Amino acid sequence: MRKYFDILKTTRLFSDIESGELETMLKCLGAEIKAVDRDEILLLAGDKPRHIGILLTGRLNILWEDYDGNRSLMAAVTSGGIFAEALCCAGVTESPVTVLAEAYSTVMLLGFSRILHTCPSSCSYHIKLIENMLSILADKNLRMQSRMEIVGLKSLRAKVLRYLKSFGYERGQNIVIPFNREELADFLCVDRSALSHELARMKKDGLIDYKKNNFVIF
Amino acid sequence: MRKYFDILKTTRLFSDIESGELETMLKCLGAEIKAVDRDEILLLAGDKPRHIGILLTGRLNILWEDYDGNRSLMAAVTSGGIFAEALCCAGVTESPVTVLAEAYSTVMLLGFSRILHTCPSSCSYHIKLIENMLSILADKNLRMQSRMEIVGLKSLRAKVLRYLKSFGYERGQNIVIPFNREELADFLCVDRSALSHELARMKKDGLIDYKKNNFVIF
DNA sequence: TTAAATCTGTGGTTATAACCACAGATTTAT
DNA sequence: ATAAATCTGTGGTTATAACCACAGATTTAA
Repeated sequence: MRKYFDILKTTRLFSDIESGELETMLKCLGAEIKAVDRDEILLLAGDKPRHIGILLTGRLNILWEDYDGNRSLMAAVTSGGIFAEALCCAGVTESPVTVLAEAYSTVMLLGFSRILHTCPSSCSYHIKLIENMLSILADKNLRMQSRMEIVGLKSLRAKVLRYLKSFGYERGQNIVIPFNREELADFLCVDRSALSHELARMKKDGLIDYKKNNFVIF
Repeated sequence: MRKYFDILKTTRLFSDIESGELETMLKCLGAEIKAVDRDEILLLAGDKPRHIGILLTGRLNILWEDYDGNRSLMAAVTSGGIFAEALCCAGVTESPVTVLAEAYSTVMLLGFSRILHTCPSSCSYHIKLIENMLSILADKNLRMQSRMEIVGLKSLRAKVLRYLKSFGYERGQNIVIPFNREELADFLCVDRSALSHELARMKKDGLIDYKKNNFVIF
């Protein structure tokens, strides 16, 4: 268990919790490590989510279960990532998503009720844990809100502009975006080549300049 | 204060908390009532959110502050609604939104730290309060996720279809949607008349039938 | 009950984004 | 260093959604 401490310390759920405390805490929480092979299912759509998971090594995919049975990729989880937390906190009884291992992975599973209800020995960091959980959910909320604000715009140009402005920089300042073209297109929910077309047009119109991931608004 | 109990009991933040407990609880939380006139500001974009608010009477607008200074309506809060909770829980120091009274309103303000940190007298329902808060945030998360899943689709037809299927009914079953055309268009982030056009086409193509808010998928 | 206001559907036009195919650029692997 | 793989831009076509204007339907108010 202790060999995963480095990863766990980078997890937002355990932020501001000292490594010394971590060990006792994990015992309190009844944390268990689970290893899964590629293509193994960690949570099946329709089942009740019973654990909040933290990915230690490997890679997971969150798949959206279509009402016709088709699955589509919703998100990917990488090392240090947390999953099923919203489902647990919302008390969902039938998961709308399937969590599938894309590669051999190790995860840490935490019972939700143990996180929420102070443990008998009432470790002092328990309140911090709950605070972190609130912070994770609230943060995701704000991020999605902001993305919806962008994706909801009617034109591709408006989406790009708003996205760039969301960095809050001054005009003329260099913006380094964390996406390549394909990823940006996915984020904006538009076609990749349509995005490239529009970017070229915006450059021609003197609205922006860019090269690779570096953008400038005029 | 007590005259607002009926509204407070309908609030998700206080669900499963008995009215008897409510009074002591509100005292613990240092709840204060505030009345504002139309067009008064409850939270200004750029300011640090200090309280979680519950709207008792009246109506509030959440306005998105554009990076160019323009404000656009993001959401409306109606009686019993909660606001600024995600901002507080995420520890945001500069609110990206302004909360404005659309009419004379009364709100209850709760200090965030008091919600999170168990009060000295550690009232037994405190844990329930935190649980409710987690549930509110997690629920909003899932709802937004699901909406993003719909809005992100490339064609209007796909959006409508997915939206209708999200009700999870069998084909042929009657679906009563909670929106009129304009609201549905807003939800799907499309033009109202374009939506009407597409609905007509889908009916012609034998995919769906509808009349007012009643829809059927074939 | 009539008038006013709101909602919904529809025709028509135009702008725009999706889609396809491909080539040059860039990165990664060997 | 070369080949392979991936990423990005671009031309061209087509489907589609935005947009405008308006009329009939429906709801609300007086």
